[in-house]
Amino acid sequence: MRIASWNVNSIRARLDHVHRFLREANPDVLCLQETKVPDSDFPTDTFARLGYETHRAGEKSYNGVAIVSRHPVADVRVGLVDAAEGDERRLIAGTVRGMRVLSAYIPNGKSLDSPAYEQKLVWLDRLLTTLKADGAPEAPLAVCGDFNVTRDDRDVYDPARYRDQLFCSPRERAAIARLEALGFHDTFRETCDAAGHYSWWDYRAGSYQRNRGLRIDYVWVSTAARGHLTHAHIEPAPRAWEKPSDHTPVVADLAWAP
DNA sequence: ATGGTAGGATTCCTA
Repeated sequence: MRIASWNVNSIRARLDHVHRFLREANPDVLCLQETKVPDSDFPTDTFARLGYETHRAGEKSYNGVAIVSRHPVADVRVGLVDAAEGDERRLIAGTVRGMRVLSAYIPNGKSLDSPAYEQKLVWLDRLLTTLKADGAPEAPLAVCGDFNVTRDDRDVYDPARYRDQLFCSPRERAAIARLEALGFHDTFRETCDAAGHYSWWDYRAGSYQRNRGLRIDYVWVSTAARGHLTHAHIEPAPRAWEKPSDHTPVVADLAWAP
């Protein structure tokens, strides 16, 4: 089963790119983030024509997540298990062929001295609570999305510049370490130790052309699913297509026969 | 050197 994840920075602006990626990479499941569209305006029918069913949790202007799947999706849940009034649309979960798949868009955090930074850390711990409720780590789970955190300095084009900065701060990385301690495995790092592989490049200052990027998008799998992993990679091509998202897709393949 | 660009909604917010 091929599982992919992509922050598309508006599904309406990126619809042709997403369809092209589905045709060329042929994932079984694609998790989307930053769809930036209310559910009533999500282009569900265009995915159906390509043989995919879609489950979305969106809102006007900001945020928004979706799961696009070739196979039936059961037990769809929108939001965190301890959902609160006013929560943004940042999480959707569904079960595909016995695998619980989550599409997550972790808050950016804005800056270390912002209330949004504290909210980011709280949101990450609420995500852990949600994963435990879904049976982690014994249950087969795949947690996909834009985490807005680098796991370590291999994921940063200029670690000195980013030291203790947003995306790289010790408290953010400690939250990621708690995810690992819960029994989640970074599928990309299961197959590649090298520095310099990124999933996001800022639109500004020619960052992509100069390969000034960060690896902040992940497919994590629980211990129950880890042994089924056969391959993982970052697919760089879509970042070079015309009018791209600032993120590129990340992909994991599992020999998964429920 | 602390800028720059993109998307979406509306003269600004988020990333």
